[in-house]
Amino acid sequence: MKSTKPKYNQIIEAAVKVFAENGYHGSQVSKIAKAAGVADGTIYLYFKNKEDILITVFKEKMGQFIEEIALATGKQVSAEKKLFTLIDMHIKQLSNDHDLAIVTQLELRQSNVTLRRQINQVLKPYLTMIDNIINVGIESKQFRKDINVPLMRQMIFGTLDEIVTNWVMKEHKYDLVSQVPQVHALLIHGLRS
Amino acid sequence: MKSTKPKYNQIIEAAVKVFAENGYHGSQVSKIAKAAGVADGTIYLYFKNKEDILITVFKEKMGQFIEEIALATGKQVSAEKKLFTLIDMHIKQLSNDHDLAIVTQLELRQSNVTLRRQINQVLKPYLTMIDNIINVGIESKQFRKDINVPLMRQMIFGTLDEIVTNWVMKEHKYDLVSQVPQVHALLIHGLRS
Amino acid sequence: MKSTKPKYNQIIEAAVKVFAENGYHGSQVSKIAKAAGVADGTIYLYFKNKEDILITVFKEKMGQFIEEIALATGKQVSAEKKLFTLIDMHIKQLSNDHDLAIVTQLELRQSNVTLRRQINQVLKPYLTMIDNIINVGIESKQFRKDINVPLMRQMIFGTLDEIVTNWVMKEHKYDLVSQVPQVHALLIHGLRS
Amino acid sequence: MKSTKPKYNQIIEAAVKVFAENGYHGSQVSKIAKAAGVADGTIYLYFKNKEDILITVFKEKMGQFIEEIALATGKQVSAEKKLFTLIDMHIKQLSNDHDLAIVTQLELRQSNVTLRRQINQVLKPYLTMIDNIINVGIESKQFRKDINVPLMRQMIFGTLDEIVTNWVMKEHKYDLVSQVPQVHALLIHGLRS
DNA sequence: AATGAATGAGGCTTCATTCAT
DNA sequence: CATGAATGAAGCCTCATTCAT
Repeated sequence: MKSTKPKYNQIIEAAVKVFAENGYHGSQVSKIAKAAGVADGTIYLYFKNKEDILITVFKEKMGQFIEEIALATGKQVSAEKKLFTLIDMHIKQLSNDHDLAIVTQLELRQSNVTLRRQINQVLKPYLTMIDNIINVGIESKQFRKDINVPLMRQMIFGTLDEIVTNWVMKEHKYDLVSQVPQVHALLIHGLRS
Repeated sequence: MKSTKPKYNQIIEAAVKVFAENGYHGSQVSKIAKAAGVADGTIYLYFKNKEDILITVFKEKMGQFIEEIALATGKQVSAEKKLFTLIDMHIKQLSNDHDLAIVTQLELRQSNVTLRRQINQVLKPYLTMIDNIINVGIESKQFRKDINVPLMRQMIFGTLDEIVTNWVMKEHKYDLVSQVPQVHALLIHGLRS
Repeated sequence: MKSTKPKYNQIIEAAVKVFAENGYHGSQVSKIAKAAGVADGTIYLYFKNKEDILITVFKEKMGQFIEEIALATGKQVSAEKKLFTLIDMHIKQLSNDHDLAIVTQLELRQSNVTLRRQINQVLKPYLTMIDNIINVGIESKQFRKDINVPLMRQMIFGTLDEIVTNWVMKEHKYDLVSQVPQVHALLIHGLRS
Repeated sequence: MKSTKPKYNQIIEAAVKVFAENGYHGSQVSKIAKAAGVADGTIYLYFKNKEDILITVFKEKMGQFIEEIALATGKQVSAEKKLFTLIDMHIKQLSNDHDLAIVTQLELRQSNVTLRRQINQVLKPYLTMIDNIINVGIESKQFRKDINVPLMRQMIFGTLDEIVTNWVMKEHKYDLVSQVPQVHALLIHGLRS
């Protein structure tokens, strides 16, 4: 059996690279086609339009991203450790794939509201995962019982997102992974001395 | 009151509105000109190009935004109260100006990296302000002394940013201001029960 | 019954239908292939190109159309009756096959001059048949002897063509066949009271 | 006062020429622009899209065409003379403007049904004019009283249309105007000797 | 004979920017 | 200062046709 849908995968991989290097609006379809080694028209055998490429790239890549984190956090029992694992994996995965990080943190936002809504759909399982961890923590009394879960989730996700975006904007010049324990500590203990 | 450069201000105000309603890429220069009641060409007497409109809008509006927060936090002595005031003002100001919130949280991101760097320049004083509050807290021993300041700042800003973005994406359907105390509590105490 | 070249006939029949429903420019080769239940490439085993499908469809269908009329008029002796039969058959055949009527009256004209010349070739025997009827009428003194035959033929054909086109444009909303005697009368007697 | 809308008229004139030479589908917008001596984009300051050029050309030119005929037939009193004038003017005007004739008889038909409906709207006043002439003839008893007016109109228009189309297809190789009296005679007296 | 995935040329249209008035 | 008509580069997408299997 041949590797399934070879052109499809070629296009996906090329798109991540091209989007990362040029941004969404700077990534002409012809440029993606060239990078994928296919004809322009071939793109449209697999994707409805240019926007569809971006959203599909995101779905495929983000699906794996979330899957990995779900798997790893599932192995932990305590909410604190689950949270640590989530932070760790979130940062490690994006640290290891600069192109993907650029796409998720920068290029993906260069899109209209409609597209952003679709992106939010893809992110939903991830956000639900965070909610679940918080709830586990509350039930096990590791976390305060009066926590507003959506707010807390926004804090966790917003913090991770901002940290990775900063790192991408600084062109990956420093090491992110070593900051994981501190991020975890801040989220757990807060600022108060 | 400045009546100087009336057209300039007309354009700025029109641009905020048009960007908020149509997004950056949906805001043709001619649309902004029409909304401002000037000719297309007039725009170019005041702005270098379309990008320049966006960055200028952001500078003007964000300048005021930051100024207000600086003023208010300056009146507080304790770091905790300064932080509370910052959160409060950040959320209140964007709550009160939906158009501005849409521009800062959504449309501004629909831009290339170069533009985003300029935006970061504008944001810098704000981020420094947050850093200063954290440092005051550390010095006064209200905050833990082993805190990584940039990280903490990313957490605070990232949290606020995510919270406001969520609210904008949900089309301002719920009240943000009432959540200020909880946000403050989370940042101060963290998750730990 | 021919079972030879079954695919060929499938394609012809599918093409009439697809052309009638979508027009020439709205009938992609792939759409015809799908309607015919064959692969896109198969079309090119039987037809040189897309234009060739149209002209072939027309030749096949128009051939039958003309053949039927030739047969029926041949059975009549007097020029007037021949003419009546021709009008009758022309209108009846197109009345009975809406798809064909749409193709001949509308879609076929959506083509370039080269194609139209080929169409004229196919029509030639029909026009000659009209000429012959007129000549018979002149010789038998049923028709005026000073008639300009080509002109008269253009009048007869133009009248029929316009009548059918009008009926197609009105989406076949009224009955054509009942008008046959009046059309015949007009052509025979003219306007003069 | 400058000649009004000079570019608009340049485009209209260029379009007639280009359509006549290349057909609708062979007339790229860029080709029309070049022929008009304007930039491609300028076309879109005056026309919604390519189809709009065709329909506008037709409206402008056909409007004049009909106006001229209306004026001339209005000067005649008897129905027969009105009809003669209509035939005469119809054929003379198209005889004198080969490009226009090509556009009306050939290129205009290379369009979809929607467009053709618009064309019919433009033609409507002309068809009404023919109806009126027939009715005048019936009332004055010059024409038979049992005539089906729409049918007669289709005969008149269909005949003229076919005659002009044939002449265009034969590349204007013979003289049309001299046939006017014969056409008129045929329509008035019919075939019967 | 049949397939259908792949090709790639080609065209309509948009819109930021300019410049003569 | 202000205008707004004009520009023209640039890009997404379609679809007739091919060819390896």
